[in-house]
Amino acid sequence: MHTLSEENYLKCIYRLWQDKGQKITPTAIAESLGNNPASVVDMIRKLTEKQLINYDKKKGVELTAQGQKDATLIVRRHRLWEVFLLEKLGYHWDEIHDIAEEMEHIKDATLADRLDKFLGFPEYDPHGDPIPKANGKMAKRSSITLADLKAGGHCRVAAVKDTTSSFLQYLQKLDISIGTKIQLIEKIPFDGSLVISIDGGEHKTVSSKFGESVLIDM
Amino acid sequence: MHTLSEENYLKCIYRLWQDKGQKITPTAIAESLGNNPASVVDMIRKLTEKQLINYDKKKGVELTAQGQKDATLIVRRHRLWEVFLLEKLGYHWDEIHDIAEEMEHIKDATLADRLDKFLGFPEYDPHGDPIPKANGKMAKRSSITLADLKAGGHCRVAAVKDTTSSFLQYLQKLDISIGTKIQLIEKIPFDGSLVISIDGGEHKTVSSKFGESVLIDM
DNA sequence: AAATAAAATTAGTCAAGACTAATTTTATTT
DNA sequence: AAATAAAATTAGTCTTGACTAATTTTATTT
Ligand SMILES: [Mn+2]
Ligand SMILES: [Mn+2]
Ligand SMILES: [Mn+2]
Ligand SMILES: [Mn+2]
Repeated sequence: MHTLSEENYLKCIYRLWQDKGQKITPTAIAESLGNNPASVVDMIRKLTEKQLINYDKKKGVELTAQGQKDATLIVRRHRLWEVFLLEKLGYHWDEIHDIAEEMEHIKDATLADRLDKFLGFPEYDPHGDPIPKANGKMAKRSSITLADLKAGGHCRVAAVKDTTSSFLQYLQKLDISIGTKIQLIEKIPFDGSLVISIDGGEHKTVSSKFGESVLIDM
Repeated sequence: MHTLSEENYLKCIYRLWQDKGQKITPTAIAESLGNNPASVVDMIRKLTEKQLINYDKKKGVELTAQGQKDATLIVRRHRLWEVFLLEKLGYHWDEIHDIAEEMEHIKDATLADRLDKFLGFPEYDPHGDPIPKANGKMAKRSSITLADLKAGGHCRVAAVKDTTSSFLQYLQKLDISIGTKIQLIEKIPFDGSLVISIDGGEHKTVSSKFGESVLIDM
């Protein structure tokens, strides 16, 4: 099996691969994990040895079939524990990510499946991300963000791209959660700021960075 | 905070201290953890640095007030997770120990207390061991074993001293669980084997090692 | 095409936590 | 009291996963 670090790298690579269809470079991984690129190069070597990834200067890092499978199961565990922490233990959605970051590494053959059953086979985690099934299959997450919407357009918040508590607390303050309806009133050309109406309420302005962190359905 | 290894050592020392009132030596710790005595000496140094234990050649290893407190909270987490795994996820009592061994290290200020509440503030874990309260207080565990009983005596299984699955599965096969009533029919002088009657059933013979692993109330 | 900047890699270091082998200290026998 | 055995400790090594500093490779400007 994999070490805690290997699992965190795997999951990170998986996320970068899902997010953007872009080339995954050592620097991108380093940035995402807050590690030094030199350390990443070491781990790339190790994961390549283990046949979980392939690395090619041109193509960047790619997950092998096995790597994808393993990464998916880590994500499954992470999201299931998040549901547990929120629904059963009463945590708020801005507190659960870091705890799940530890719990996802608990190793037992049947744990995830039992937890899944106990939770009633949830489809989505509290941040709107789809939970992979035991067989690895999962619903596809929306890839359009609030920032992609045209002025005047209506949408529904599908998920959040950022799980830091600073972002989630800001959302809470704005009364936005998964499912909230938002209309994009206007895009400010100068800096991409967005004027929005939350659930038909008064106009409010948010940054482009904010808009890019909110995934939507139309 | 403490590392995973430090926590495992702390808990081990705590258990040795509870079990026997005896002197806790490096060799005893090494044996209990399956580590080399040399490694134990290293860790004794580190835990002493951190003021969690005191070590004196004469007195052996002793927990400081802080060490006791910290150890108790690890035990609390371990036992609460065991209850969760058995009651909520449907594991059997011989499967939960090793998983809880990992879960006890999840770090979050309010996790144990929320879990405790979610489980309905259980008093005992599935092996009959008392669960420390948030303030560190806990019921005292029985210290008499089946092997201490006099021939003819009656008792009730209070807890098990050994949590290996080989022992627990043996108990299950014998139809013994927490609360089961046992009568000690006879002690074989030759090797200390015990002839017992489980819940008034037919006579069965078990080893002295077995008897020493079953904690009883009278 | 050169110059410059950025990214990737190598080489060497460090801490944690384990180990083995050798040595010293303490306890037990004779 | 000496001899022997057991326990504790020291010294040195290894692996993992991080780091910094130096170097090489690749990309971007001028
Ligand atoms: Mn993690
Ligand atoms: Mn999530
Ligand atoms: Mn443990
Ligand atoms: Mn237990």
